[in-house]
Amino acid sequence: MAGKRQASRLRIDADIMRAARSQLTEVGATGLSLREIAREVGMVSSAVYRYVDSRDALLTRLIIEAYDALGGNVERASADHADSTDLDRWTAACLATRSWAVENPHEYLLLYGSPVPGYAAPSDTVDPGVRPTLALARIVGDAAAADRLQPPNVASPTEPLDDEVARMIEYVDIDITAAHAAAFLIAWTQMFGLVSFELTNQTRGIVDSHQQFFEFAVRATGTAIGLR
Amino acid sequence: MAGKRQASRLRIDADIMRAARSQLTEVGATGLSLREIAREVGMVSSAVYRYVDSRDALLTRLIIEAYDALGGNVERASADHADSTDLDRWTAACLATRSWAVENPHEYLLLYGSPVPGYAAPSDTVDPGVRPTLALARIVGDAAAADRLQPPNVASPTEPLDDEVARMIEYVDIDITAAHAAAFLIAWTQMFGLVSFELTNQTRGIVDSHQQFFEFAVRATGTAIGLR
DNA sequence: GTCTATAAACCGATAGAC
DNA sequence: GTCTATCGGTTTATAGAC
Repeated sequence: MAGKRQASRLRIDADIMRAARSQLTEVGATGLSLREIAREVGMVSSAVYRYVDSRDALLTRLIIEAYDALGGNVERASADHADSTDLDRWTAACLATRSWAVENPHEYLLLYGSPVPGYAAPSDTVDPGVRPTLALARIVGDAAAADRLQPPNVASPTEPLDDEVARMIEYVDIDITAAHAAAFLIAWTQMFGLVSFELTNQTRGIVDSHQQFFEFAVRATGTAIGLR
Repeated sequence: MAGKRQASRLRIDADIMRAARSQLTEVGATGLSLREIAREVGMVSSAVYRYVDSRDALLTRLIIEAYDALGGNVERASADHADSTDLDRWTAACLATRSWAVENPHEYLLLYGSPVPGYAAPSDTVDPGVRPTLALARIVGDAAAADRLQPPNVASPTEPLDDEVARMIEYVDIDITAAHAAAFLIAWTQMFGLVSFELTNQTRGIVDSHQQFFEFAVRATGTAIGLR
């Protein structure tokens, strides 16, 4: 009956991950404690080590899960709007990012906030980590491939930058000009900056209607990239 | 000889703050420990409480200090370029922000990164907190006052947003249009987003020449505001 | 104002019985 | 695979002698 043993293992493992996520939303990544998780699952502290190698390994699993959840959301929004205008598709993907972040603030900050003290992300997290960004970049790439991309609203990057941007474009395998790529990077950092500021309350007293201003902003930056 | 006693107190207090800053750069805000500070200053742990009310009070002091240091840097850069073009002045102020952030990454993340778990910033931090942002906004305000501000490169905010932006403008007492204010907010969040991404290594493999790309980006967003 | 001593918690991780 | 017990460390904060 190896199946039964394995099923029980999976169930307990899922319980542990659920408890870990619940703790993440309550005390954040820094406060994540294996002992507290053991308490929540109804185990003794040492038993958790049968399922999780260490606290850092658990953090890594949480990070990968979160990147995949966010990446999946953005990809889904992008796919759902494949027949809309490019700008609407971009806006939908950005809104999906924000929705996920607002619904899972601690997960978002685990990914895009300050690094967790004492934790160094292993290379396993790199591939899932590019997924949300790549989903956004593909929207620009698709528009370019269909010859619908307008000239961007920024100057072309000069001397040392153009080379670098060219390498970056090659890396993600998306065929756009250096100027479009630069405009994309500006839009990309703007969006994440705005989401982070909303979650950490830096826009307190400045922005009230977060969702509306967010949509306004990403439409502006999307337009600046050349999306229509 | 109250003066002597007071002088000694001030000296020790400065020592404590120095140790606190040094610890901040080594273990971050979450790892800040009064005991470790006591060790560094050559005191016993309980003695620190004569100078600092609590760990949270110390954090608050560090936050205010950091906001003032950053705010002062931005204001200085802005003042030093009062006779340059508005766009150069804007660029200089943004570069000053980045320089300070790169030189003091933990201080920066204390201000603009994830909130410190278990710590709630008191209202004393609000006024220093707006200083860096206000210094940037004033550059736009000055350009507008001198009638040098071009039309912004974004659409005007519509319905619920325009009201809100109008309130925001009134709050900082800077006379610009709602569209200019919206463009400023986009530039503002873009800049901080880019700095945060650089410090937390999110641009790894994407941007190499951080300083150059940063300048390129803020020139683009400054131009979009209407600065020339 | 500086010290000792201590309370009252917390943590990650492991050894070894069952 | 779950348990007890434990190692060895951490922390904030206070009481009270000097």
